[in-house]
Amino acid sequence: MNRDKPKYMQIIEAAVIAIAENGYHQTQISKIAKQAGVADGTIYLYFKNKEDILISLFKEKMRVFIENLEEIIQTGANASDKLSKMIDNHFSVLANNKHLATVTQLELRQSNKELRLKINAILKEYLNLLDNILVEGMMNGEFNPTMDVRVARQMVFGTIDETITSWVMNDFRYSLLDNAPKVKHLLLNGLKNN
Amino acid sequence: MNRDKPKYMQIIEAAVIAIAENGYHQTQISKIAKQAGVADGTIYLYFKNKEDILISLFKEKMRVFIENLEEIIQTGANASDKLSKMIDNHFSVLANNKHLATVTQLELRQSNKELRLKINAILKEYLNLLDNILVEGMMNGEFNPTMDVRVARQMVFGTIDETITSWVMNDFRYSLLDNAPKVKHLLLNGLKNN
Amino acid sequence: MNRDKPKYMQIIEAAVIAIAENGYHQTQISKIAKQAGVADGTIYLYFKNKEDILISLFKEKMRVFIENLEEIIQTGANASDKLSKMIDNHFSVLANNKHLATVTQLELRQSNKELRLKINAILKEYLNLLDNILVEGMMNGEFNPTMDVRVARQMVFGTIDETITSWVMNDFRYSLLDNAPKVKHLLLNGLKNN
Amino acid sequence: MNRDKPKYMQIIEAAVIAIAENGYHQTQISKIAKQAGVADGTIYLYFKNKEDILISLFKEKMRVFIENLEEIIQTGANASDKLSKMIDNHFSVLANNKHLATVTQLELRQSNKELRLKINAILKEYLNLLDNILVEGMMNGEFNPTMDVRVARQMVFGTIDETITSWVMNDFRYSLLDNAPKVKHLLLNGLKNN
DNA sequence: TATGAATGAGGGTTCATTCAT
DNA sequence: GATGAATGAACCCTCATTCAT
Repeated sequence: MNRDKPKYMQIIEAAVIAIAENGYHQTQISKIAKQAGVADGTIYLYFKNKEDILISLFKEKMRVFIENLEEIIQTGANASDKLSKMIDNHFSVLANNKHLATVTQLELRQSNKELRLKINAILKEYLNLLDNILVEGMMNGEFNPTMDVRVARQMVFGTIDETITSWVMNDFRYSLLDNAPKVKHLLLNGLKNN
Repeated sequence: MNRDKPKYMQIIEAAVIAIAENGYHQTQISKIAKQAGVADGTIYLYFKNKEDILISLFKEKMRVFIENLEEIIQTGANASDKLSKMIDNHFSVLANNKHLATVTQLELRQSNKELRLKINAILKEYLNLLDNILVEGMMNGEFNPTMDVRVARQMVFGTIDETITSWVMNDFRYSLLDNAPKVKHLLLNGLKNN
Repeated sequence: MNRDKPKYMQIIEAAVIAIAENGYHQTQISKIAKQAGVADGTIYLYFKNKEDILISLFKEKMRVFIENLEEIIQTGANASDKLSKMIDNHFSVLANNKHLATVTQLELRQSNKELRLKINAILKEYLNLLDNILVEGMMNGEFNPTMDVRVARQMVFGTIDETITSWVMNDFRYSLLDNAPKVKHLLLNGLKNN
Repeated sequence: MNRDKPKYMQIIEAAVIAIAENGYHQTQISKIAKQAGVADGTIYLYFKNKEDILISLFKEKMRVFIENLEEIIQTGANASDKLSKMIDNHFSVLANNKHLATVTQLELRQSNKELRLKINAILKEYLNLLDNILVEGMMNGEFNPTMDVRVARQMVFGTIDETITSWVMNDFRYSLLDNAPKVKHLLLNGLKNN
């Protein structure tokens, strides 16, 4: 399998850097190849085409988010705690990798609808875990049991996403992590069972 | 002034349709011209370049959102009522113009950071009005007076945005307006002063 | 006749200035029109097309050279004197109109062969007068009676042309007129009957 | 280095032919590519842009003139002999390559001032060698020791240039080489020390 | 596997010219 | 005659992808 070979991740890491620094459309295959220290043609031994690099990159990075979230779900005390830890994790992974933040929040979206659908499919697994947390909270009385799970998920994810995108658009000028408690407080307030 | 001439809006409407149907990067100037019923060169009598069409389009459309919101602010009973009506308006304008929804939620984002900044600058006026509503609610006891306005704004706008984008990505398969009450309920719950 | 109407010369003078300042290919019809204070379309009431402006411009300006030279031929003492006065005239007209010098020496040549042929046809009349001077000198013993008139004419005109072009290319940094005596001395020495 | 690769000269030779046959502005990159038997994009592996082809072409071709002239300077008997051989060489190289003559005398001049300056810079080396010959002749008594070298050079080069341009404009209808003795005779007569 | 020279399709933009007023 | 808004043909260059080595 390609992803077990060293050059696969080498190219993906190069793509994250190159795309974050130059923007998706300004990042030619030759730039990624140069950054990765391989020839242009070598890229095509590991990826079908340029779009495939983006998809694979997102898949690999989402894997971290998902693995972390799975562990959070196993160790969290309750739904509120799990949601809180999920937000902490989401923020801290990106706060620690600004290149990746730039790519996921800005560059990845510069793609046509077809590519967006593929990205959404990958995101699905992550959002399903979020749904599980929400349902758990609805069933055990932490969250409003009558709320629409899809809308609740969209609020949670939309808020996280907008918060991070603003931080990226503002050139990381303030601490993302400082916003985590405020975000959690507002969201949990919105979800809670009155 | 350009925007008073009939062809200015004619080209913008054509651009909305062409971009919604083909995607921004797949929409050649010639496609917009054809859709507008003018020659390619005519586009350049009204717009500096392709990017300027996108910017102008967004500016003209945001004008509607802003004007509506200004009226809502003048006529709303209180902050909660104003926020509720703002969401209704935002949803209904886009529910009634799916082409525009596609452009604002998907195609407009397929632009480099520089263009995104210009778009954000235009959006600013709308978000400032939202901030005014939030502050009003914080001062009169409707909303949590200790919350961070920026984060609250990001929750409100992020939720609205994510909700609409999902609807577009799902090919308008369900009613966007049916989600409005759920969205409002969750958001107002999150903001309210306990 | 067009050339008797005031706007005809007005456009030609505007063209000389605009072309000298911007270069032939950078001089759009609209620039000439603006410089002339007329509408773009008005240009086409007086000239067939852009090329025709260039041709007409050259024709009108050559008329001055030719009229002056005709008078010189009538008043000059002998062939050497006439040649000397021709050079003086040629240099002084352009020394007094640097815009025109730029146009004739640089911009006018940025044209295809077809246009060059038309320009040459206009130049012909001037060169014929030069030939007359040369022949007169050959017949009365001033100039080498065995020389080839065409080659002699090419030496005289080529030297004048190269001298002026160098002056233009050097941004008029030195006095063109100071070179006239040197040019005359060398040329007359070359032509003279030993 | 680019110029050591076979395709570099292959493209230059193709450019000479294509430009001579169609004119500079009528010669699209695709025409040169076709003539050279390469793809359009390949041109850009060897040349920065269209203008760079013209510059490089002139540089490569001037190299021949300069190398020949350097040998002439080393082997010529005296200044008059060297000048005579220089003219022979200049005429014969172009007489044997009419495409090149068309390009240097007509097409190369269809360029803006900036390009002309670059061309002049390349020509400089050749004209410097000419200056050396003239100075040698002035110092050893062959040429008028009081003449202005710049003006003398302009006479020599201007005469050569005009002679060849006329030959090209007349569609090579007569023998260029037949004119060489006449040109030499006139020029040497003009330069000589009386 | 790895290379990198070669390919060639594709499009935003300019501007000379026209023509309805 | 005069206008200037509208036209639409034309082209340089980029860059994702291929393939012979």
